[in-house]
Amino acid sequence: MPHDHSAFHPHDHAACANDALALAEKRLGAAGQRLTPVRRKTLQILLDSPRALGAYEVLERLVADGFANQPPVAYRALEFLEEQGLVHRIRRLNAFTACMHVGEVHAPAFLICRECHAVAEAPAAAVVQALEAAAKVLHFTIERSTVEALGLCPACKPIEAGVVA
Amino acid sequence: MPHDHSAFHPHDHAACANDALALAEKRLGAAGQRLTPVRRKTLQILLDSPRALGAYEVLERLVADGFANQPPVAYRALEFLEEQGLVHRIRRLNAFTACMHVGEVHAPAFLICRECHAVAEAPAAAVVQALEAAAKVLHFTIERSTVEALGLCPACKPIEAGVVA
DNA sequence: GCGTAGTGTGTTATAACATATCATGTCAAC
DNA sequence: GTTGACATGATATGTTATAACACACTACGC
Repeated sequence: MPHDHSAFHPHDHAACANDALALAEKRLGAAGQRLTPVRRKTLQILLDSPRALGAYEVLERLVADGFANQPPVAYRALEFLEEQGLVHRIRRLNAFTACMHVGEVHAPAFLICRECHAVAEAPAAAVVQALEAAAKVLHFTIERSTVEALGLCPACKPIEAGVVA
Repeated sequence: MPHDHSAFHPHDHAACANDALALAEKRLGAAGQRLTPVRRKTLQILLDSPRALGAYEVLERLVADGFANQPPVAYRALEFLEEQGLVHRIRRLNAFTACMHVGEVHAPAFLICRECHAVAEAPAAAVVQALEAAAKVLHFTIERSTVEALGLCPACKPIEAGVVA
């Protein structure tokens, strides 16, 4: 199981990226899906990044690794990984980030720091539950939900407060 | 006060668009802001639309009214109206919709029908509260939040179920 | 009146994000 | 070894968003 790593707590990134890749491979195999080179590299790129990356940023890095310099290459891989629950899309940023809780119950909320652009995945079961209650009143059936918050992460709060700035 | 109109309940649209415009004007005046012709027309366009509109759709309609056919014209008006709390941006759709609860406590969740594209604004105080609790655990300070759900509205459920289709 | 500061709009250009479509390759099942 | 499914390469284009600068209007002090 992935440890307790929100993006706001430093940890051994390299090690957990490795873990995550191995886990991804295992899960995809079980689901009869393939972690092809582009997909693998795409996931690795996102795992290696502390912040969410735009599709074109991902593409740049794929190109550096010898893949074709065409938007569909990145978008296809990202879409696939998102479908498999290995990657999340952050709509507020038009960007993508690797999932930090693969396999766990999945109703994440994203906390986006407006200063350092770090993105953390917060457990949000309660949030989704509240949302479903609100939807029920209007007889609306939720299929997918997006919960994102913009603000300040613990690391950037002191800076903002003038300790540094 | 605006009545109880979710987008999922029919109501006298023309009348409430008028109310909303008047209210907007009043509130902007009080805040020392101006509802210029472009802004006014932009708000009207959104109020007149049953569904969220993309910036370029808004622009089209502005052009039909004699305004310049340049993206910034629409984006500036939309941005202004959003800042003033008169318009909401739906990130999932890259689109905008007029606020149906001007002046009320504001922590809306949006329910987006994937069939008819109607967008309803649901009261979401509980949702935001849950989200804030989750953020607190990670020592993250929320400044703005986005809560959107995709699914089926009451009107489209029967269709989906095969009653019509 | 005149300058000037602030705000809003017009205009040009381009950046950034995303997808449709068709061709080509690759691999496994039969 | 051919077929079919899936993956990728390649070209083109569509869609959304913003930067940057110029011009106009208004309010206000002098």
